Amino acid sequence: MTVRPPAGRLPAPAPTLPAVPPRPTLRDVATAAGVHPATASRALNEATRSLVRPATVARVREVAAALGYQVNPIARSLKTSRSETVGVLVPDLTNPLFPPIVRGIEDTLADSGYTVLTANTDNDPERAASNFAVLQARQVDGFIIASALLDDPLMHEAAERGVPMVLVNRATEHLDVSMVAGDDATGIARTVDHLVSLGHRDIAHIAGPLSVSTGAVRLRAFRAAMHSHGLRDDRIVVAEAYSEAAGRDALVDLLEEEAPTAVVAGNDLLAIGCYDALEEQGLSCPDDISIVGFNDMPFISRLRPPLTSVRVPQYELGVEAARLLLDRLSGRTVTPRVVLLPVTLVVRGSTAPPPSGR
Amino acid sequence: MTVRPPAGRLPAPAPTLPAVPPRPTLRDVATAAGVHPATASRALNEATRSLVRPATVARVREVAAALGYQVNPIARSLKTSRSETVGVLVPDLTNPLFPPIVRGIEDTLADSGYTVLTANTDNDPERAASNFAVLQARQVDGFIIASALLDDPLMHEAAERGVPMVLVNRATEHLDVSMVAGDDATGIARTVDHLVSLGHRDIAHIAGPLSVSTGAVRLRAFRAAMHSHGLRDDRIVVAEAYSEAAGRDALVDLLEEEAPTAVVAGNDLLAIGCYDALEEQGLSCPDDISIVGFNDMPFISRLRPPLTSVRVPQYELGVEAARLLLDRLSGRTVTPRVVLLPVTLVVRGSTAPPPSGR
DNA sequence: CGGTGCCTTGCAAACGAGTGCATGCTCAGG
DNA sequence: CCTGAGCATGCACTCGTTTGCAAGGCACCG
Repeated sequence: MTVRPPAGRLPAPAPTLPAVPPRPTLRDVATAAGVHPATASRALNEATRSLVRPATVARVREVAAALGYQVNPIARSLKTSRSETVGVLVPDLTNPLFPPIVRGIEDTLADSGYTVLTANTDNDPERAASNFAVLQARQVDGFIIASALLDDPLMHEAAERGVPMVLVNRATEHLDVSMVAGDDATGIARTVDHLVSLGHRDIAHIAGPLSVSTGAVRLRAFRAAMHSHGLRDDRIVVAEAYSEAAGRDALVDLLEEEAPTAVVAGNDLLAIGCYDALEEQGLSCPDDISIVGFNDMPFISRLRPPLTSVRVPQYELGVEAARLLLDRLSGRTVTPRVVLLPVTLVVRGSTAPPPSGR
Repeated sequence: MTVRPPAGRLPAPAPTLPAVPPRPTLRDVATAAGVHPATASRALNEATRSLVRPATVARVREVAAALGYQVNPIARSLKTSRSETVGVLVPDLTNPLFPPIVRGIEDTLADSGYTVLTANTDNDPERAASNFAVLQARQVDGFIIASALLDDPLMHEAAERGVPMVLVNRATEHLDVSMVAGDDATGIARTVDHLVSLGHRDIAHIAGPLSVSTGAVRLRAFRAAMHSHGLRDDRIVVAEAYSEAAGRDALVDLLEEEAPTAVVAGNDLLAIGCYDALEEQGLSCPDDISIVGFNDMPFISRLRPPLTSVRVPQYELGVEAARLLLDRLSGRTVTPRVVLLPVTLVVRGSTAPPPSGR
């Protein structure tokens, strides 16, 4: 006659590796504390604790601690259909702009017990959609999106379906969701002011891709700023991407006509590309041409020459985005908010008065 | 008389937001296809598909596609106690060394349907332990750890409990788990060779923290290399951290005695700190002192002067670590493997022959 | 002294999917 | 024509929690 294992517990498979001691379950805690699992659940749960007699709460908690009990978030999620997890969509983690933002997000969400799932879109709408779907399948409670396009069907669709989300750094047109970014317009205005005060009058702009809000906003701000100084506002090249190569190409284009005395680059990567183009052509920054970047990426101050740039509080961007999402998830706030964080122009060695005679 | 909803389906709560259409469940698919949920499950599942008649499989799959069915990974995880999720522990995502590694990991794991949860330890064992616990509670199937210490009880404990894990970049002593890193020893040897061939004889080393394997390994390699050239191998300062500030302090210390003609820094951040110290003292690199870094971080070639450094294939490190973990998780490989990826010395402007007369 | 109501706890039904076992069917072989 | 093998499918239970409902106990009040 064979001995049958007690119903409900399968015999442990032959342990090939050092047996992982099975984690205690809520039932184990309940049994050990002499209560029903339901009671244990309530005692352990912050919100429902008041339903249980204090003495019982104490007993259950002690037992739980003694057994090293931890809730199984999977089981909980299945029941509550919330995962305490949020998805973060980033164009490319390898772009130095984003790690500080992501850390701001992670640090803030971690304090509220949330965990972050990140995915890279590489600026490809298809990859964005597929990653978005994967994260949704994983039941994330909400999204923080740093990869939005100006015209982004995916974002509209998600917003319409009521998916809790917050955009960071990049906005989408006609979309009524919360968003946090640096004050790009002011940053560009300060930049132009700075160059003009140095004596520059022939200033060009290398715009980021206009499919991205930062590209479009900074371009518009550039035009407005130049206009307000009574200067030509049409020396503009639109870069194909926020990359060094695109920045180089753009400046090469500009130099084919008459060279400007200063260039406002759409971001730091484009500015670095400008450095490359100048070096190729045997020109010097800032002696021949002044260059200004945007974002003040980590280590950008250590370039040759140190890049004048607009400092965007990247970490705080992440923190604020996370806060907005938490507000939304807790149901406190429903109405979308747009937060613009202040930026500051950091003047370094890449800007100087124009060559004499210009 | 009140109408009772059919058992098992609660009435939808009054929708305040645009109602999110409830995702179809396996049961919905089964009903629509006219089969039992169990059959639908088997039809949809790669491994069990062969149990179902091909015609039925086709019908179920069609219906599933039409309904836009996606498995609920939460429910599946609860049943299978695997989450298709892995935890990645990193010292600090903001350190430019790590984003490429993380991307390598994410890209590789994504191909196998895994999702990544990252956490930052800030080199704090306590934070490491707490994050490790959080990720374990989330039922991650395994870990990839870039934050291991040379003497790391947490790693030992986890390994003993049989937690599937792979170390990347940093190793732990006496630990029998898979690990992938750059070939540090060879990298340092090439560095010393290069400096010696330039004519340097008085070469110092700024070691990273000896609590981390890279610090210890590179130090040992430095000693060995110097010894093999018949040179003094005791001009060494150990930095407190892999940071710019620590690098600066270390070089200041060195300069208080007789200045070496070249410095091998434990990594690029320490090398950048050396630049700071030189600037403070009015010294020039490479004219007065040559500096070499390690890792070849992104953008490090654009410093002033461009830093000679040892290129470590960071992305591939991540890819390889992910592969090793996948092998382990699939049960194909059980025996730990140590993979050292080849590194190359990239010579740039920060190294030159020593000042004449030295 | 009985009734009423709260406070505390237990019961049981979910959440969505996977899986051992039983069952029913088809088909082949005797 | 009957039996047995084997394939296809269904049944029912389970994973670990949460939660609406019910029931028990106690105290208080009339």
